[in-house]
Amino acid sequence: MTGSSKMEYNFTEIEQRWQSYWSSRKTFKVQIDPSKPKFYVLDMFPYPSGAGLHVGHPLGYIASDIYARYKRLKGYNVLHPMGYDAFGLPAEQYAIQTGQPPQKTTEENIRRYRKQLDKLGFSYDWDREIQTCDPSYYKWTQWAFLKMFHHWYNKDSNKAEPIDELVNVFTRRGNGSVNAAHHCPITFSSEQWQAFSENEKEDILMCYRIAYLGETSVNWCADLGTVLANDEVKEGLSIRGGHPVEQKKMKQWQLRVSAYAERLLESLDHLDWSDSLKEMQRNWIGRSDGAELEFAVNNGSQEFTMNVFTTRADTIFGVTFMVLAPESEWIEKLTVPENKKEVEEYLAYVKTKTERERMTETHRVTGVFTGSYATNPFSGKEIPVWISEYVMAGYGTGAIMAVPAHDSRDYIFARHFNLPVIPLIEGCDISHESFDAKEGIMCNSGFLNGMTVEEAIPAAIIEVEKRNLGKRKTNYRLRDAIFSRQRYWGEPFPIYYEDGIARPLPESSLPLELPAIESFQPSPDGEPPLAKAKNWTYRGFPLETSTMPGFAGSSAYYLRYMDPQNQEALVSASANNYWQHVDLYIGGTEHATGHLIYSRFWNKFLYDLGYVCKDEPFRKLVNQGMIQGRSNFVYRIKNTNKFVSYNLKDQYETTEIHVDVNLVTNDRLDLDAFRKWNPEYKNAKFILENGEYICGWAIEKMSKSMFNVVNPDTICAGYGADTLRMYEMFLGPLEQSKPWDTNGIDGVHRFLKKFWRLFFDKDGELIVNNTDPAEKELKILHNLIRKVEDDIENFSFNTTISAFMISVNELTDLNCHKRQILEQLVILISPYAPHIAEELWSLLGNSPSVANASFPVFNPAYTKEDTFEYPVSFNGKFRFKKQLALDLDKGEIERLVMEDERTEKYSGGKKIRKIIVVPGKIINIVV
RNA sequence: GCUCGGGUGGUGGAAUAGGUAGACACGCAGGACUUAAAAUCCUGUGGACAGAAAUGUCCGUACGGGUUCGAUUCCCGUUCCGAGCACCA
Repeated sequence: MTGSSKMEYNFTEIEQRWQSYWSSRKTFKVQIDPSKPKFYVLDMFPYPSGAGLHVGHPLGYIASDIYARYKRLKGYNVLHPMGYDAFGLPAEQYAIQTGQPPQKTTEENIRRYRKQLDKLGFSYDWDREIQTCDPSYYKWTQWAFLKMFHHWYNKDSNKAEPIDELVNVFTRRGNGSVNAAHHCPITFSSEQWQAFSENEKEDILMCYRIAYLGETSVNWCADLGTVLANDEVKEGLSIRGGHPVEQKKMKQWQLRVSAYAERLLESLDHLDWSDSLKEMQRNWIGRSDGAELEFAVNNGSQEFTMNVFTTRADTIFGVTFMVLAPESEWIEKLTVPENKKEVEEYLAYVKTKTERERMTETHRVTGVFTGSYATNPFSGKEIPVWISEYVMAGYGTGAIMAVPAHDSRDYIFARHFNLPVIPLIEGCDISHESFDAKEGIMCNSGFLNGMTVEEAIPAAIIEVEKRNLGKRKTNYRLRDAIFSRQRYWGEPFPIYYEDGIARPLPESSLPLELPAIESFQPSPDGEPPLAKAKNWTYRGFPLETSTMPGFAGSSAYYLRYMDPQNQEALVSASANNYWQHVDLYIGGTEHATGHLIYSRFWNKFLYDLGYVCKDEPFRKLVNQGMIQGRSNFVYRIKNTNKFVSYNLKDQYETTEIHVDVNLVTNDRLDLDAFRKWNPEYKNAKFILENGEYICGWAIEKMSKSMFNVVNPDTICAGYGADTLRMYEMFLGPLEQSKPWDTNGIDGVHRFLKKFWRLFFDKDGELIVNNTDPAEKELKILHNLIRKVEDDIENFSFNTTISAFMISVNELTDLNCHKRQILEQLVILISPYAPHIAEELWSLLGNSPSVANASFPVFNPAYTKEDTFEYPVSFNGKFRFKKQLALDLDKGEIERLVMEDERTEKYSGGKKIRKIIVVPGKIINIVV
């Protein structure tokens, strides 16, 4: 193929030229500039996997790049950086399988990612690139960890405070008056504190630190040889790799995220995030308001108090038994000798079940009686204490008061073990199931009788507090984050052990660099690979051998971009004060309960310490949808090497086989390519329809095994990055998941060629002239300006592309080649298709880059309508799409064409004097 | 089970403080240019009925109701699909 005209749209050449122009001139390098308003547009940085990018990955990057370029045109100083979340399990798993050090594969993957990203024409300031595995970056991850180690959470001031100050308080007053987020089991006085040994003091302080080492039930994944955070586990399987996960008690580093639960919840209201994402976070934080109640227990030989949490204090008269989680520490005390054997058998049985089984077999009723009885503090009745796996150790106190009449789980349990059920709401039917709804009038409930449930809940709590039986309590589902991983490829902890006491490294010794090791194999007993590293010591003391989890490096990276080369601080105060926070954050929903919780926590912690000026990191957040794959199928006739076309397949008995989508165009199979694809099909025969082989198709996840992966490089080579960018936006609403379908891309590509032709004549000569534009042309332009502006602000990029198409068609029809119009058009399109825009911008004689141009100013005067053909509605209400004011007394009504019969019907023959019409509004007409 | 989204042509999707449903694009069909192909351009394209035709009539936004002069849009119920949470007391 040779170009017949000398100036046809040669996207390959144009794109390469401008990409190297941008990178050599550093067009998108950004610096603090107090004379301009700032805007910070951030993408969730990628994990550089070995598979490279497919067309789904850049969707969000394209959207954010459009927005960033738009904001630059609007006069903002735009920070738009990119980097890599480079620590993580896959590189290490790969290292275990192949012996290749993760440093090496990660570096290779990053290079490959960069090459792919560069082809798409993003306006990143690459001088700010960060990699989480780079010691100069993870120095600050370790630094933040040390800060958390050195702080505790004061619930009175509601912020993190230095642990040294806490030590002073302990020395003066003990811990009785300290209102802290902690898990310290004991209360001590000033004297006791001073009498404690050094080790005892350290153990106690550990219970207050925000980063602390503590025994806890963790998600242990034996196949990965590491513990995992709650958000890394789904349905009892690890998210990475799908390996089974079990609950195990282990001593682990943890972050006291739970201390921030209320603040994390409360400030959600002020964020410009989607409702669904906020809702997900609210569920994850899981606030529930209720009361913690005390039940006296008597097992015949000793008295004992049991606490339970309930949101239904109103149902206390209906408590007919208590249930403990199998992991509960109270079991030992409460089990009477006669029941000991049975209880032990039951606990052994529970242990044999995996977490997964416990979750899937939720309807199986199991349990055992401890032999002890508690006293219902209100009814005074003796009630048995049971153990059952349906009660979870990790929530509340690990024990419940059972109200079988009004809780379905308690009901099932009670019916199964023949325990009494007392209804508490007038007229409720509990013969077959419990009555869980919080409505109705209380009965059988002493002083609560006659109240509605709504009234009874607070009334009961007040009474409980008055009688000193418990107190009002708010519980959160959010747990502290388990922060150690028994793996190699992560940030080392700046911690060493002196006589078994965890000691922090001084800040001056950071970064503590990850040592090179020979074997990456984790041991099944939880011994991390770093245990085998040579000289992994600090001043002769052993260093911590776990490493930090994946979310550590991503928790503050947005701050580092503000000041990426700073050797003295994570971010300088001046850089932080200028850039403040991320104004627009784009990424997938998969991080809703992981990264987005942790970085909000991390940011609030740094805010408490005064290192950052905003207490929330991401003001507006947009979730782009997932791009799914569109698989193609061929149909092989059973036991043959013969393939039948889609519409004829029902006449045969066939097997459906995935075929590489790259061998298929518009669902037509390239037969020769297919034969070459796999030796098995070398001699394949085909039954065609109309001379073609039509493939079937289906929407599936984009993956190698489905042969439906489309590489952006292929699209860039065939159509150019501008076409790819516009097509990805044209595919549908940004936030919606949708399948990739290469079939439609021609339309967008055709549009760009048509756009190009507005500037050139048949011989390829530039035909842009300086004639003044006509009113019609200005109207097209200004309608488009408004549309582009509105759409970008509302992230409705798909409809903008349509608007461009319409406008270009109209201008083509008008044979408009006027500079005044076309130059503005080039600016408008530059966020979407930056390469072609740069090319045309410079061909029009402008310099140096369209990125430095100003966004066109919309002038409503040009878009005024002069005739109106909208119907009049009932009650004399009008709805118009244009803004105008008409004085009907002056006869302007004649310009209103009222041809709709409804007009006559509802204007009631009255004379209309005046209407004022505002776009999109319905206004009453004065008659 | 609970919570939140969402069902519009052959396909992706437009249009919602209620006002001409199907913009734009793909696909398909026909045509122009061409020796031919590619590229480009033009016309048609929700369904049914009537008409030689221009055109007209009726039905259509998952299903059934409701409010309204008017509903894809608001309300109630049903159903299907998707996402998240899931013994959270």
